[in-house]
Amino acid sequence: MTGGARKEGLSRRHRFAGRGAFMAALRSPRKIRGTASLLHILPGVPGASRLGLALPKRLARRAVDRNRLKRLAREVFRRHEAKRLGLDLVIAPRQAFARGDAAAWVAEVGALLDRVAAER
RNA sequence: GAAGCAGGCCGGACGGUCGCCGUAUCGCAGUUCGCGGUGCGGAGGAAAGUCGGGACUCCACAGGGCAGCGUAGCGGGUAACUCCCGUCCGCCGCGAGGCGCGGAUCAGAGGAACAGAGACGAGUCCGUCGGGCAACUGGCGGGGUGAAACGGCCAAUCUCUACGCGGAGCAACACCAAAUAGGCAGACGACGACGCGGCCCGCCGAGUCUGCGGGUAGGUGGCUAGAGCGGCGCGGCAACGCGCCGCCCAGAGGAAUGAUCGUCGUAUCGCCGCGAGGCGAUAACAGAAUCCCGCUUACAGGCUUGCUUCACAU
Repeated sequence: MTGGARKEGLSRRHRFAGRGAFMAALRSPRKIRGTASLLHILPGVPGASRLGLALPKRLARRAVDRNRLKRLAREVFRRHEAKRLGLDLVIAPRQAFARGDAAAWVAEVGALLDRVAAER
């Protein structure tokens, strides 16, 4: 981490490497409850937060839909200040989003990240 | 022109901005990890269901048989198949065409609704001729039932025949390898226990150090040049094969291929306009996971080839 990373970038270090760290974040006692999902928080590597999604097949049957939710969440995250807080974040939706209702999902993710940033 | 049959193909295009993955190269760091710039590449016809077949790994394995499972006109194609092609037969359609688990009753077992006197065992409901006192019995003929009535049917019931088939799967498999706990070997080892035990000596010993092997997290390989794609030629009715030339075409790994804007298109719907047209909204099924060949299923809309029937015209 010698050089400065691009401002809106989201490279590999913002993802989870391996199952271990991901499960640890899921078991973390710190969480924020949104309208339709839960955000697990665990202190991680300083300077670079990591974002993951716990999305069971039950909530999004088709692989296309799961990919879409993940990409939209990542898109919100890479432009958000929470990216630099050095936290391991895992979003776990609790209910299915209607097909094509991308706006509601984007708003949900944005609201959760805003609250994370505000707590600091 | 109308209705239809059988195929083939496409499945928005181009360009900015912000990002992601791989790779080559340059710079920073310079042992690596890494960061940044630039170039190039980056989902599908089904990537899907995981149904059939193979390649590839590991395990098992003398040979043969039995059992089990699969396939089933005939011939061909293929690495192989339950796939594909050709053809015969049967059924359906005026036709182009479509559909078909289409081997065998020589051996054995089993089965047949309803109707019918009687249904796989053999016999006798009716008529008639004969024998007999009669019960009964022998011959001949016929009606009716039904898919079928001493003569067959079903093998999509077992069976028989011929041929094929070991098991598990890339989370296979190979390698590197923290921390923690435990294992093995060696060394040291307290004024510790045991040997009559005070010294020497032997032995046990918590612990310390060193080495070794198994193995988890994690990492690397497998992992993308292939039964590959595109031309042309030759052989073949065809599936397909052979030869020559050209091309390199995703390799992620809690899993990249995204977001947004503009221009131009296509279809449908709504509104405006006499009209040419204009404005707005929506856009199918669906996302690689070791790789291939098939099959099946889903799909907005569009392009195209050959053929059939009917109608019209010449």
